[in-house]
Amino acid sequence: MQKNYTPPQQLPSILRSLESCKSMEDLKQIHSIILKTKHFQTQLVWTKFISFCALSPSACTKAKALREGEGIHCYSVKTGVLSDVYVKNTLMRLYAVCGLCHAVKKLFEGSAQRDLVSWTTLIQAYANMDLPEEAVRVFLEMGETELRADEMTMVIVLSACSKLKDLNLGRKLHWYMSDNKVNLDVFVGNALVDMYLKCGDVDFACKVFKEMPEKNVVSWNSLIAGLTHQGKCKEALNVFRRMQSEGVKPDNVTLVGVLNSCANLGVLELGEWVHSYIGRNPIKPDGFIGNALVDMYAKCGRIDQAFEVFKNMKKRDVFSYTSMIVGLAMNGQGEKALQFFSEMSMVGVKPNGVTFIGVLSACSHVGLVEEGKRHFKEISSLYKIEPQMEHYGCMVDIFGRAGLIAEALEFVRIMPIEPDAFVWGSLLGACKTYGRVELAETIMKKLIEVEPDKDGAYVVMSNIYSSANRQKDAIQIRKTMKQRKMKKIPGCSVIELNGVIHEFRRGDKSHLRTKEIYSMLDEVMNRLTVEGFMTKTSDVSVDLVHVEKAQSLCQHSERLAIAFGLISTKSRTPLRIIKNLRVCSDCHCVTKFISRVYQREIIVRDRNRFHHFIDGSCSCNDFW
DNA sequence: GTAGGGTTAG
Repeated sequence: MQKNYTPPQQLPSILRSLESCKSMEDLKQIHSIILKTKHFQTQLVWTKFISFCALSPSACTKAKALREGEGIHCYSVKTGVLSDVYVKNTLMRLYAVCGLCHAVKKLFEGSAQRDLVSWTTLIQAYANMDLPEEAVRVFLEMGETELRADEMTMVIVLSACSKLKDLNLGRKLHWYMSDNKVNLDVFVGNALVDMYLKCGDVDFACKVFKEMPEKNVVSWNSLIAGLTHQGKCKEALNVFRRMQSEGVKPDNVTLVGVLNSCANLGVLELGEWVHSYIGRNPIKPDGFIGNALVDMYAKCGRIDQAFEVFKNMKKRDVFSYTSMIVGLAMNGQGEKALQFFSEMSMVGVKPNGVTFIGVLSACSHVGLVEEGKRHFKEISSLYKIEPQMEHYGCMVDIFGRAGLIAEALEFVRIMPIEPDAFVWGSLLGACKTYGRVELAETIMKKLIEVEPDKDGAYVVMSNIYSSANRQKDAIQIRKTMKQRKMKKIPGCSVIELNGVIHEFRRGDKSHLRTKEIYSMLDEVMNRLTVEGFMTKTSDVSVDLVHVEKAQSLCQHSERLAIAFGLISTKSRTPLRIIKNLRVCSDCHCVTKFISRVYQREIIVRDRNRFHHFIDGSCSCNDFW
């Protein structure tokens, strides 16, 4: 190595050439100049040169960089330049960027001198190739040497740990950091917040976030996206509001996180605000943002707006199409969903597993049995995707809803994976729709086996007994639930008014306008009687009105939300309700009634799909 | 003066 050989005034010229290098030709030329000019052949120049090959996607593709790198590699071996740790680490980096873990490992293992950067580069190579276990293994191996990780190493190891979702490991890494005096700089802090969230420790993530001495937009993004991912969408939106009030400017990543939370919660107003914010700021509604907008509108029941964004996007990928397909399916527009699916194949966008969940649920909602069967077959035969539990569940649903109970049972019998609660639940639902009480009893037992501590099976079974006029059995089931202290998933409905999210639980009395809400409900039920609505509904038990009055203290959450919507908005304003469970048939009836008598469009998103109630009927055609 | 860093979708 000829470190101090170069006359200092000549050295910057080649470095300047490197910086202004714009094409592969330039790079090759520079390479040959270096090879011809002995005094250029220094550690610094080689390091810069290789680094340039590795890191400049404008100048060359990975494959070209790789070829160049291999040339340098041979040359370095011949001349002995490779014995220099800087050159070697940079070459390792080049291979890492090209995804060649094996080459990185080989260089690393053949190296007599390994510093922290060598270890970190190897760890990074594994982490980037989606081999987080290997990355962590190498990190632990480094612990057996005298080297200790610094901030940069920790960031990479923490992000590998996030991928593994291993909270125990994450905690150990955190301890390692305090033992080895790794600073909580903004990168490390962000990686820690992300790690705790992905590993499911929301409280600790918030604690780290709070204690970070320096924050940037990525810190906020990590928290918002992480909370959204953990299903803490309301919290995520609160963090966004705090971010706004602290004057931190959101970027694309922030807005994608916010839109996802809006989609999950079904809060259209804030979603629309984000859309207008994008319009007012230099953010293109494309890629991640475009897809998140499509998804938000679709999940908020505005499929028209979803399509508007979709068609204006420059590039539509599998995410854009899948959002539309899933959205259309949820909104009961199964045929259109299938049209999007065929368009997608025509323009050459390859579907994935989630796309097929959308396709099959579209078939299920519309009752297209043969289409569903054909698409299910194609998942593996044509698209080489292994069907997952959700796909089997959809098929059972398709058969069950169409009343093909025998087919559904046979499908479950021969499916290659053990059926889960969703599959048994679908079957149980079918038994309810088609009055198969005895079969329901068998299936309920299966459902309880796979989901012993949830109430779903009991609730449906008790409803099945009720509809079959077996009140005694229904009451018995309710008793059993009480005895076994079943975990009940509380029904919860949300309505957004002027940007404020109002949440109602069953029988909720915590709202500021509770009195008005309940008197509105009374009025609704009285009008129901007067209009004789009950006589028009065959699927609801005869003394619905009587029972409702008796149970006036424990109203279902969506009725509270609707009543609140009626008293808080101008006449004819559509009401949008999001419910965490499925709508029960009683509430479905009552909502149809309200939509007619009060002339309100009511859009309810339940756990599975949308119900658009207009003038006494529902878009699901009472089939859900 | 040289090499290694965090967040985003269905």
